Amino acid sequence: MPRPRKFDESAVLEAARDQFWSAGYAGTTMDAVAAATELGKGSLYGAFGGKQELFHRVFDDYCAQAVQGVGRQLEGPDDRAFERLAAHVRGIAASTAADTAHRGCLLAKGTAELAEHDPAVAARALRTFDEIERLLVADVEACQRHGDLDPAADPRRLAGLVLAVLRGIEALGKAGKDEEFLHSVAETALSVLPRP
Amino acid sequence: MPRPRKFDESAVLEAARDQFWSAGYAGTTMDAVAAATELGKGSLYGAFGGKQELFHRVFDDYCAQAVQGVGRQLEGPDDRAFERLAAHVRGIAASTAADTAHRGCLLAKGTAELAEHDPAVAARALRTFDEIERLLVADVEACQRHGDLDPAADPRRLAGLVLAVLRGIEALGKAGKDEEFLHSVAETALSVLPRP
DNA sequence: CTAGTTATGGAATGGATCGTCCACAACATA
DNA sequence: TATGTTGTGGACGATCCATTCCATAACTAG
Repeated sequence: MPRPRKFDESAVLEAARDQFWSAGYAGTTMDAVAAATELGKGSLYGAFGGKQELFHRVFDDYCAQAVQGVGRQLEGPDDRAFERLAAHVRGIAASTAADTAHRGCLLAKGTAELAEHDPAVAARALRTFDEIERLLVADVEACQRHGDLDPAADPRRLAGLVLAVLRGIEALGKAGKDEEFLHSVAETALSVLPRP
Repeated sequence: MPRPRKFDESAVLEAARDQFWSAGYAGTTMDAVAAATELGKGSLYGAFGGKQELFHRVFDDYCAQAVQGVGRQLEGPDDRAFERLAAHVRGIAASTAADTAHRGCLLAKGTAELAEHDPAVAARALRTFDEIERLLVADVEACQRHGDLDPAADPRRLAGLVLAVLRGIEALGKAGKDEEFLHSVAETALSVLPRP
């Protein structure tokens, strides 16, 4: 009965995400979002409810995709668990280095800007890191079962260290540290993990 | 001959810094800075030139102080170099955990918000990390000379790893990871560094 | 085909924001 | 003490922003 929407919701969310990603929350205007999405203000507000609500939606989707992406990279059989972990760490270094515009990661940027004052953002960021951590713990445990990492080590501690290194690579990449440095951090982190 | 200033410049910069720190660059209004510093707009603009210039000044001072602080913690005789390194890493974990308001670090926040579009901020952030890295390299070399770390390891690689872990602790702390986690990352990082 | 419902997009609104301006104040020198 | 130079602080203007409103368009169930 109702008139159907003319726009593709996920395309609109992607365009809005790019705006927030590039200019930050406070630096993004709804006019810019409307222009980028080619939607009128009425449609924008009618469909998404306002700037804050729209950001929460975008941020939530981004976090979900990030976790899903890590999951896809880390899940698999025990005998290739270390291979997957190494590929993931190297991949983060490579993609961070490839981001020559230093756009960084929306999760990091949004958390830095808003976690202090927006409990919803803070909670989503924390949950995201917890989920990634859990995936890392599972992979480390698989490495231990297969004999690629010291079974005496606490898998949660090793996973925590890896998570911190990953976030550190992200932060330093955004500041402009070069590819060689980022790859060196990745390799060093992998090489210091305790072997059996 | 001229009328002298009534305000204390460093106190004004500190108040301005707190505003930027809490609300970010785009989220901070010059009215708020004027109120926080108890200066009129005329004095504010007359003395510091504008929002962007003021931020650059604040950011620059913050970076200089950060490097100076790390330098004070890490410089000293070789026989206590590892002790100082451990104290520094643990101290970052402790102060991050103690920041229950999740205000984080202005260097990280400013870089996340502005590095992409403000070359001055990007350059200052990069220089700051480079300087901290150099201090870490010097300390690691001292550890190696004194026999606390494997002399066969590349000190720049170990220092890079430590720097990434430090920035990772910062990023994860801002997202709300708890004290136990942050301390566990710090301890694990220290324990995996290669001994002679 | 028609009526009812929602989408659309741009104008309107009320408030905030950056930076300027200016009349006045305060100090140091001569 | 008189004078010149700079600091002070608040009002002001032009612009910008988030959000609302509304006349019109588009679609579908009956």
